Amino acid sequence: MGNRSRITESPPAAVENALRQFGRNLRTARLRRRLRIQDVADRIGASRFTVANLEKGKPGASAAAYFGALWALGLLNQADNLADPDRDEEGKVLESARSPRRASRRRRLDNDF
Amino acid sequence: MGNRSRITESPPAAVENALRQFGRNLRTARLRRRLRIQDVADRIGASRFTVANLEKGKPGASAAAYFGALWALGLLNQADNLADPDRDEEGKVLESARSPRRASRRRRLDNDF
DNA sequence: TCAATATGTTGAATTAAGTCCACAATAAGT
DNA sequence: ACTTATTGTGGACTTAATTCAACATATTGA
Repeated sequence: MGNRSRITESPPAAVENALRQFGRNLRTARLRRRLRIQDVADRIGASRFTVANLEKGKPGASAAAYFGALWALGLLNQADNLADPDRDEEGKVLESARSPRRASRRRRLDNDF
Repeated sequence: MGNRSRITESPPAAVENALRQFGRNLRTARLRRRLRIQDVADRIGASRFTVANLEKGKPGASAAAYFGALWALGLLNQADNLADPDRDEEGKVLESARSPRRASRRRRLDNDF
């Protein structure tokens, strides 16, 4: 991409670790299925270099590539409840009665943190 | 990126839907927390345009951006078991005894699909 | 209703993600 | 051990992801 954002260039450790673990898991799943990097690449229409980067947890790789790898391995369903509102207990609590379409910042006296 | 891969340019419907749902969930979680797009952008060090794209489920956005948004909302833990080998029941079955470090294709007679 | 703020949209500029190549290193099967 | 296939690495090239600016639209709170 163009101007690389900070989140992509040097992600917080937590994000970096999550991506590395994700990549390792993709590799484990692929090997269990006896697929080559090239096989996954063919299935998602990418080069073997890109898939290799996914397995390394490269932060800058596209989300579609990661999800595509999951899909190629028959594991895409695992992405279904990412940030699922039903499972966001903290969010449910924070949400007061109405659900606004925008995040207002007008009332600074009572509702702030 | 340079040569855009097929998975990013025109992902399979399943991947596209998963990303769109992911984006919608991010937005719901953000609004529940009364954060502006700009707030999330600041936390992850990206522009508001990028975060807006995440909420649209843009396939080409970096994985780090998506995970960063999760992180900014305190939801990164939900990414922990993506492709988790322990939960990959099908993979466990497919894995025969040893776990190889490479995917061999030599034996085409008995083990193929 | 009205003012203030959040978000959407378009277009232009920048730069790194993705591809490809060629070769090296490593692991698998016989 | 030996052969063969898979994977790793580094560099060069292409182009799209990201940023930014300026304005339009929509929503909120009062």
